[in-house]
Amino acid sequence: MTSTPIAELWPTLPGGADTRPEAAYRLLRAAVESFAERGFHATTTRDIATGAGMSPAALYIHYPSKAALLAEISRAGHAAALALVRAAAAGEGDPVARMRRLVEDFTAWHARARTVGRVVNYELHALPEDDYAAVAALRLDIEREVTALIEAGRADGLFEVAEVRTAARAVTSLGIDVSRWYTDRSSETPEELGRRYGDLVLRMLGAGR
Amino acid sequence: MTSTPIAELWPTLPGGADTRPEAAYRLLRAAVESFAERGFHATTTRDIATGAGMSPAALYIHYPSKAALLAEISRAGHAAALALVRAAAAGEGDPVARMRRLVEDFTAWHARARTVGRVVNYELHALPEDDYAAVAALRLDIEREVTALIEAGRADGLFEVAEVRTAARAVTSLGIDVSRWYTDRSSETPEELGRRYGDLVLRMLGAGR
DNA sequence: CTGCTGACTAAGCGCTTGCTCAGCATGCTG
DNA sequence: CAGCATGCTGAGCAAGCGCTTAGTCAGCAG
Repeated sequence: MTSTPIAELWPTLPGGADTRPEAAYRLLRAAVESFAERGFHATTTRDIATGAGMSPAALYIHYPSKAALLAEISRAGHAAALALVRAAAAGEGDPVARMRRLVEDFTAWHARARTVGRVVNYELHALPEDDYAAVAALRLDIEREVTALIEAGRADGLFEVAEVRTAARAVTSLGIDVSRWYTDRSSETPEELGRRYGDLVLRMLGAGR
Repeated sequence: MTSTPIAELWPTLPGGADTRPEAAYRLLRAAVESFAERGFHATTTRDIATGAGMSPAALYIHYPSKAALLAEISRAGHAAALALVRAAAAGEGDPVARMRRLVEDFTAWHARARTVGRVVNYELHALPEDDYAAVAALRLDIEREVTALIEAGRADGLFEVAEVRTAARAVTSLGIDVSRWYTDRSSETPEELGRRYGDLVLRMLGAGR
């Protein structure tokens, strides 16, 4: 079993415009595994190429640089996380139900896609400036979604929080850190962990009972 | 103002046995800053030596390798964190009061010593095997202290938690992740953040009211 | 003065790195 | 069939890496 459902991150485009050769996906997959395990700088282009079953030179047919691979992984990973947060925040039910789903999905994603999650959250500093800016914007959007949902819940008298920004930080922080410590040997499935974290967060936000 | 109270981590030994020359401390300080900012592998021995105001060769008079510097930083950092957790867990008051202090101190430390915290928490994979084992033992001890304190609170009917291990993970996780996102520009002081996180965690653990 | 030590530097060695380039097989198109 | 694009390889380059070496120099004991 692959530890990362990486295929989810690069779906074939509906318009059929996704003509990228399969070899490019193999490179992405190999890069994610290497970056997650050893970090960007400790990973060599030879590692990635070998992992994708080709010679080092072939990498440069599909990507202009090692950093471009990191940038694509980082963009796609952040986009996926933001999409999932948006779907939960704009979903059905009151803010309590939506927050529960947000934490469940965000946490489970960081457990399931932990290799991608590690690259996305801990290799940011290696991104070229432009790519970093794009990714920072996505990160800000995620934080804003969470903040807005907490505020909505507070307005409805469902949450009781002293500092919304601090609470939002804590919520995203818990999810992100999952990608650091979660392993194959963890006793909880990503979904179980999501449910438990959902309970903990709702209590943290003072969602009564 | 230095962002890291690094001096706290390498106190002069009471027996006066600490005869290590001042240059060694300059190297440690420069290494912490570089490792925290760029990561272990992206940091060169020239970076560290220059930061300490000497030539690359001088580094090897005080440390046998670049990795030895990382190992010393990691050991000292983990020892400091464990000491702080132990002091809180064995302190005065009921489990609620002790947990509050634990979270306050653990969180504030990760904000104040965020550069050391980054090295300690995110550069583990670069440690030589032996050093990694030593540090992993310290990390386990920290987790055990937190778990034991939650269990004590539950036995006294003060906490209400479904899964102690998951709750303990969440508590340490929140603190650790602070070193990732906290910056000089953060609006909260480390102590304020500690107090707020203390409130959030106690609610998360169901410490009623 | 001599002889020695500890802290340091200039220079550079051997190796690995990210990346390039000439060339080759394959398959599509006219 | 030729002509050409695509996807790839083997060989290798320039730069930069961790670390070593040979040697300098201040300080101090005798």
